[in-house]
Amino acid sequence: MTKARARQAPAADGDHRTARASALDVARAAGVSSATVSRVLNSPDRVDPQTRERVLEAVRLLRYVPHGAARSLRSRRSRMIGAVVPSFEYALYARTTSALQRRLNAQAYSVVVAEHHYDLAKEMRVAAQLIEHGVDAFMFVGLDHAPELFALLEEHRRPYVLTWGADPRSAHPNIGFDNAAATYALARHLIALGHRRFGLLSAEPQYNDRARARGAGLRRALREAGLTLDPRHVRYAPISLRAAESAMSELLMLPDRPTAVLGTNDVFGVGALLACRRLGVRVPEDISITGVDNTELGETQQPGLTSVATPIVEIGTAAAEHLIARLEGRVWERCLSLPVQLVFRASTGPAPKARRAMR
Amino acid sequence: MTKARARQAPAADGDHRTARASALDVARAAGVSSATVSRVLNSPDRVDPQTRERVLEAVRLLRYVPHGAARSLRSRRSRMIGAVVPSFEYALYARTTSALQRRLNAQAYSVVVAEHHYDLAKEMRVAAQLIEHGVDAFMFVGLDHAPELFALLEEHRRPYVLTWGADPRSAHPNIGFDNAAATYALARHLIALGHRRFGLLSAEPQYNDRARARGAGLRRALREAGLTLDPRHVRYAPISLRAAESAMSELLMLPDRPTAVLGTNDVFGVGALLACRRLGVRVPEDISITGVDNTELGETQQPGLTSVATPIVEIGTAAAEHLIARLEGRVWERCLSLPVQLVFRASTGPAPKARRAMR
DNA sequence: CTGTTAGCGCGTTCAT
DNA sequence: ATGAACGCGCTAACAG
Repeated sequence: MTKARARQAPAADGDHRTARASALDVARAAGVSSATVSRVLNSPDRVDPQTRERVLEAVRLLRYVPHGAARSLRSRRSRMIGAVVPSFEYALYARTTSALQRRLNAQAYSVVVAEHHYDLAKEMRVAAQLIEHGVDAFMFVGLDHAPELFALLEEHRRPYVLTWGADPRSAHPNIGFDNAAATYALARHLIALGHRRFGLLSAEPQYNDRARARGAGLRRALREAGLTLDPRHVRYAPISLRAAESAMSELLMLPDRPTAVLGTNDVFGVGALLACRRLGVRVPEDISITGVDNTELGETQQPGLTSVATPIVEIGTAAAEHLIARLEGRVWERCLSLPVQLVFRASTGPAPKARRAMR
Repeated sequence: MTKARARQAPAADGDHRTARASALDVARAAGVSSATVSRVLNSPDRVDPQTRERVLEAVRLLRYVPHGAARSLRSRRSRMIGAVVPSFEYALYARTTSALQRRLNAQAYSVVVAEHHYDLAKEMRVAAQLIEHGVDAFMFVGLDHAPELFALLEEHRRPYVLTWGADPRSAHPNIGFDNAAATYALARHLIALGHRRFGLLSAEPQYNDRARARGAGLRRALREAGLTLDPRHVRYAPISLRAAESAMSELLMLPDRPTAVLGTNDVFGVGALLACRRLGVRVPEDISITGVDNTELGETQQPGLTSVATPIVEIGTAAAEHLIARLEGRVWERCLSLPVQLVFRASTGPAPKARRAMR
């Protein structure tokens, strides 16, 4: 670790209080009023082409950059959007945010991000902070949030869209997919393969409605097939490979261990694969394993992880379009449910016919 | 895909121009002037404890949230930091940004993100956009950037720190690690294992100084050992598993293919593993493969990918601390070089003694 | 089509 | 310790 040339900063470095060109400077250079400069930049059609050119020339010359804060203060719009996500680990929400941002950047919006690490109180705090920073609208992940959060958004009249879940009956605009249907379909497939004893590796459901819905999908499929989910076969853990592997190890050590284990996302699925690998349990001969999200992490395992492809990127793009439409006063949809698709790989197979250690 | 209840928005939804409580409202409620409200929030010590309490009570009552734009306009500080990264795919820079954000949030800073997708011209544009949005300071990824970018930052007096590279001789503050040393160490290890014919799978080096430095590290190790890197054994590709796998397939089909292939990051390393898997080439018996960054993607492969652990999170935290120090006028370091660590796994082994298809 | 005027909501003088 | 007054840079409203 090298520390080179320590330097004493004489005064705060960040006060960029220099003679930066203002709209008035541009106006003077172009021989017009500052109002015309503003019009050239914000509604160019309402300005004579000739003067418009003169102004743009002055803008280039002075390398004028409008002062966003002043603009926001006056126009009551910041052109900033808040993206509040649980976490940037495992790239899922980062990729959604990336898509959101790409779409928004094209319209000169910027994206302010905040994580809450699955803490609804923290979510509330960061949302308040973003409101203070002036964001015009929000994207949140998940359908369930603190009532106080919605009150805050209402009070400050901030449009928002919930993502990664779709529910037409929700009181709040949402864009996503049917999380329960995803695991329901997986479970149906496994039941058809002869599996009767299921396990579930899930994120803590309390503050994670995606995990909750995905668990519910499994339970519904089982119920419909006259099966039940033994509580001892359910493990909740933080979203990490280590925790998932450890939880799966516990399941594998049970005398009547499941023959099929669903992870509520690919991290749990891959963690489960790792546990099997370490304990010498064959997949899919001895046990079938699935994930959700169809990430490259699961795809590249041996055996490849059967999963459900979720619309990670599409959610971000659609959320951006939803918010832009609202901010520009165009029509918008209250709910958009995007399709998912099962992706079968070698981590799933027929239930083992008989098991030695069964009892 | 379901579209529920289309709704015609009568007017732009986003104009939050409602009677939001202002400092003046709070002042009236507390029976003081707005100046006192400001003082209570910004320098509480300069206010009588009794009145301070009255004001804070009014703040709570009215759920007053200061107007960030007005504050920025007046104080010339937005408490927003721009994080400009190449991409949020593969979680690397997302995790660095996450660490940056976590550290900054604690001091009431928010993080505005932008991606440039390895396009320096785009980087320039998004930086300008962020300046317009008023960010106080920047984190960038990589040491090499357009001269115009630095000119822009200089002109607008925005502090910045370059990351993911460390160079005490750089003209710009930087925090990272020695990219060349990482691959140099890997190459030395492989040379010691008897490898003489090397391959390189790299990101496009033109706008990616990390890839360039990592390639240079390999070349230096080879040069010192009296070896050379055959240009036909070098493949540049976009950072994606597919592209990496395809590039590796080409290398494998060469009659004098390398016995050791370095990927400039784990995506290339894992892509190479996939190619070997598909073509039936045994790793490490027939060929050794390495990556950089020590991601879970590589760690969970079979065989596990030998890699170099890079300070992904530490870079973000250190960058946050660097920028805070500068913005607050404290001392700061021009360069911080963090340690890396080789992580040996089963994807590397001794060079094969003899090869059938050799010629 | 363009200029004039006013004020967005704060923080910061300078008084008292 | 507190208040009055001003202005940051911009755009909305109105006049011409």
